[in-house]
Amino acid sequence: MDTPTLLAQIERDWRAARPDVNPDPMLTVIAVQRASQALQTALETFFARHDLTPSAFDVLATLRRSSPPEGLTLGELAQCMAITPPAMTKRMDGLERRGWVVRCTDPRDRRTVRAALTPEGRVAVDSLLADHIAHEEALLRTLTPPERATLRALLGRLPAPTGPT
Amino acid sequence: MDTPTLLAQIERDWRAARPDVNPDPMLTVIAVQRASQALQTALETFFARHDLTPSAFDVLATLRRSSPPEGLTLGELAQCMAITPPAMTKRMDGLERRGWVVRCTDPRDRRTVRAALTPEGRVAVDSLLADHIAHEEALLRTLTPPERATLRALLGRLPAPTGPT
DNA sequence: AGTAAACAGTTTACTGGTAAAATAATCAAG
DNA sequence: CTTGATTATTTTACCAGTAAACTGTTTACT
Repeated sequence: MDTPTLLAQIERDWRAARPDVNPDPMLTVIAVQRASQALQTALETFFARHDLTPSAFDVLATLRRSSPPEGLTLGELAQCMAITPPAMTKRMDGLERRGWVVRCTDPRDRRTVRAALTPEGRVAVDSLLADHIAHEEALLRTLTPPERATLRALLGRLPAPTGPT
Repeated sequence: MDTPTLLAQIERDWRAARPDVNPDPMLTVIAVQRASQALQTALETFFARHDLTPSAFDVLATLRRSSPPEGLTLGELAQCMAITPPAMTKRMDGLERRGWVVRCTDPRDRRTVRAALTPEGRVAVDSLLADHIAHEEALLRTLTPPERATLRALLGRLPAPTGPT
């Protein structure tokens, strides 16, 4: 069901059942969550065609764009994509098995583990990147560039994810 | 980390690493996802104080506001909150164990199961509703009412979740 | 009527996340 | 040095979701 239609129905239902409450904040929260879920599903479908998940691509893309040639520590990666360290360990396990990423121990601090793209991993990101962006572009095609900027600005003023740190 | 700051950094990183790609769609998608995640986390924290989860409250609230006194079928509920039928079965199991909801078999079609709030369930929603709305209101306090309307309108033009139906 | 197809809900097996405890390495204070 | 606190990652146990298979019920076609 269409999100505006759903929101209108929820609003009507609340006004009938509890006219004393103001459903406005609920509607806004639901709108954000539904948009996010729809985007997530679309990304899953897209990446599944390339035998990947959005999470896995997220790791590869983060490593691809982050400048330091020595790689990022697992903690930095986890914080950057707002997941807990154990989840990062699992993501790395999968990516390492597929040969796209390697764990390197830092000789200066042997507690930390650095992740780096392998050449194959780099090729994998680079060959998907243009298609991925085109796909996201298609998902957003109903919004003009200034509308997207407005959307980002409004969303940016909502609370940010609180890192598990 | 602040979402606008994060987006700015991601944009800078991509422009340095792959100046040929336009990171704009990625930034917009990330903004939606981060806002949704932050809201979800805040709701989890809020409901945990009342020994509930957002999912459980979602079921209770949906039943509370939906007019038909005979209740909704599990399929309708699942579709309404965009989860699969097995997930709905599990949610119901927990809520039924806690006495907030009952399953009723429809005598006209014995395949369907209708869910209905118990009096205790109704009290639970009603006593939490005002606090919940106030909490969401606080989460959105940085946006004025017209800004919220703009946000909802823009999000409403993005793809809607594709039901598993 | 009788049988095949479709439907609603549940069971099972699996996935990807979290929280808490365990492991291993570094740092700071005597 | 050596001890105790802190940090980074992993291991373990668990939870909530999905997809696919299963059960029982209804519907539609001869």
